[in-house]
Amino acid sequence: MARAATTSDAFNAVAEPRRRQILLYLAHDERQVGEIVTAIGLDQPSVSKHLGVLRSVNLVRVRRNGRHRLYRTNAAAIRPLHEWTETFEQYWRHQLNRVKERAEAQANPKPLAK
Amino acid sequence: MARAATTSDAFNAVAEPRRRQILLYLAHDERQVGEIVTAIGLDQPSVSKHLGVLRSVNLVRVRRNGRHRLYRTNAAAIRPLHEWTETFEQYWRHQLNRVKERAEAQANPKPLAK
DNA sequence: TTGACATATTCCCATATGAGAATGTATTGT
DNA sequence: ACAATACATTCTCATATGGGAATATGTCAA
Repeated sequence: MARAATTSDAFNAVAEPRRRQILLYLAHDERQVGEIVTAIGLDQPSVSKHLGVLRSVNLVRVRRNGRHRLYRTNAAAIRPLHEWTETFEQYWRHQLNRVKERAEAQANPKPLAK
Repeated sequence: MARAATTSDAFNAVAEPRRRQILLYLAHDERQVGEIVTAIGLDQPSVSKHLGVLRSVNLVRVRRNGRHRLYRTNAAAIRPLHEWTETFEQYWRHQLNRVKERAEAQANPKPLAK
């Protein structure tokens, strides 16, 4: 089997840096494709293709307005990623505590028991 | 340009479901490769290759013990992903509030001003 | 030393990628 | 109807993928 399609889920879609950039750009309010093109600095077909990927996993919503298409990030679709990473939070906290404790022990050594 | 390498950053490494599975499995404590193989249900070379990818982006740490290698998730490396997703939290909250408000308005309509 | 065991690496292959270039498709104004 | 505008789609290509199979590397035990 080859690598999973970028369109297979949000994890794969978001692996591409330009798509993350686009999602940030479209998070606050909707923009038409031309605006994205100038903001991101890619050519129009590339942007359209990235938008296609994002659409296919519901990371963006589109609305037509005359000859424009207004895109906007669908933040809810990012939630599963947030939740997955969150399951590791307790572990990195743990790691940080251990580092901190070692630093404190170094600075202020506990006397050995007699 | 082709798709970015899976080894290029945590986002790409984590796009693969089996690697996410491995990271969860190794989050709590260290395990040798053989254990991962039986736990995940992939053959050994595949697991080793996934571990290689995870190693290359520092998502796991290895320790040698005799002829075993003990792997463990390096949770700190997941933090950037968590933080990226977190920037969208305010937006999905917003969306959810709007949905809730509409539902309440529907159930309990506000009387029109006279 | 010789196996046996644990893991890593290499080779093969079907498949998907992202960018660029070119072209297709709606929609609007005149 | 026509040209212009705004996007989307198609094509080509170099490149990387993940799994399977086979093989290499390293470490221990006898």
